[in-house]
Amino acid sequence: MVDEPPPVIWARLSTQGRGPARTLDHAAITAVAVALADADGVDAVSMRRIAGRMDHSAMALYRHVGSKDDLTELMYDAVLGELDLTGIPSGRWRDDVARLARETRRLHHAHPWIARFGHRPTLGPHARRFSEAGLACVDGLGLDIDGMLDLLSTAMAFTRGFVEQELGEVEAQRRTGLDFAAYQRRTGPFLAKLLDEGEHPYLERLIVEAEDFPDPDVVFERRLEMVLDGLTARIDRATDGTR
Amino acid sequence: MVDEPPPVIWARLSTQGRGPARTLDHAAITAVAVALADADGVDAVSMRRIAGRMDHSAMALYRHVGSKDDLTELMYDAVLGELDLTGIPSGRWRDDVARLARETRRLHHAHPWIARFGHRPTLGPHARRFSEAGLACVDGLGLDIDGMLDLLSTAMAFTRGFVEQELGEVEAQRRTGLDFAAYQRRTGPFLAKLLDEGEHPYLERLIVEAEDFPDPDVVFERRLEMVLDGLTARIDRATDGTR
DNA sequence: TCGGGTCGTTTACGATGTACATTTCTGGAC
DNA sequence: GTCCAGAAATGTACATCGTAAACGACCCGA
Repeated sequence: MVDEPPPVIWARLSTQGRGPARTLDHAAITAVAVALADADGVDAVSMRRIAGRMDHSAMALYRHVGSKDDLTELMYDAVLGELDLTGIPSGRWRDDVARLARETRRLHHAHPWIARFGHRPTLGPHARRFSEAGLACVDGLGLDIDGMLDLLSTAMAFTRGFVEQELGEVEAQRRTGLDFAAYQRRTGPFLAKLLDEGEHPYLERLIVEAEDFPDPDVVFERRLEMVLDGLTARIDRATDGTR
Repeated sequence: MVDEPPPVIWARLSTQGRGPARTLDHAAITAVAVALADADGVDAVSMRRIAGRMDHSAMALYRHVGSKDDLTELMYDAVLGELDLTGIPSGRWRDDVARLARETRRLHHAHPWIARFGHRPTLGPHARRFSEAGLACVDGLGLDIDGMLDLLSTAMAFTRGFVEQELGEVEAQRRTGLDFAAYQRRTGPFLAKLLDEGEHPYLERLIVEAEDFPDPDVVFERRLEMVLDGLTARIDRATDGTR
């Protein structure tokens, strides 16, 4: 009587039954989609284009992925598989969390489109592997599961936010075809006018006093250390309380 | 000889000159676009739909905004204008930064589409106001401008990342038309199977031990405190060095 | 007064996601 | 060995998208 809820994509990955031998599968489709997104940006990922690369019709894909939304979830999880988690957890939580953060950042740089989807936390195999590894890193520190989640999620939230700001630049560059120099040429006159008006003291200090081309890796490490210090404080507080 | 660089949108906001009296302007267009995005999601924002609401043709908008990309930048800055920055800076940096974080989060909840654009830092008036206020909060703590930027950017990166995770759920709900309960119904059987296999100890602990419906505001505050502790450590280190 | 620039419209093009109907193939039941 | 339910893939079609191009209506400064 009541509609069966359509199962989540991960429970629906098809298997061979009756019918013609399949010439497509979700993994291959996902791989092509990822390659397309990497090469030409997320807007270049269209069902027709994916199908074209695989010498199939667009509609053939729907036999395997359900919808484009499903496909993005598959793409996201596929790419999580590239995370290198060997040797995690090591027993040194701070090193581990830092490594997870660096790996996450590296992944976003390799696939700048990752953050462009709004997802529920996916239940894909690689996402699960990541969660398990992450929580293992912050286990045994005297925190309950909510506390552990606080540590991990805070570090990851910082990382996501940092990376997103970084990638705003990169993505805009690709989208508009304007590199940073061209952007500065475009921006320059307006910026000069703003500074002339003298209403933006901090903007002025940023231009005059700030380091000109800071190494983004160094900046990331420096700020990550701050966040990790915050986590340390939390752990200390929890352990003091029970000591 | 060489092409003039087309000026940045903020330098191009048109003023009345020769020609028919204008019946449109960028502010009105932006307002309608924001309203549309709020009501029906960012995918509902199309030039035709905006124009329709204003009883104009789609192409009329292009007299005022140049491109849809420009429009998103206008939308973003417009919405930044809703930030309440009264009384900032107060002289208590920690309170101020916390308030900026809360305000930012509030803004993202009011306009869940904000993070879906990848932007360069915009030069719009409200973005400038926000930067100035933010940096003012962390001035006078004995840090140079790069250090100040570290404090502010770290707190904001955390906030963005946190909010984005929160909103993944909300946006997916709107996009798919499935509320959380329906999602759980869909997910449930698969999740049960996973737990049965016993390969996901932490996933299991999350379900069994973690607080069931944590208040997101409380979680945010708790994690924000951790980040602010990290900033404090950084400030202390800087001041110790010079003392 | 009138020419040139501004505002808005109309028409058009090549995309997009995907619903629907159709054809082509095959594994398992008899 | 035969046959057919059902799966795989295709082709066609529709509504919608961003925006280029050509055009007429308007109005200010010369």
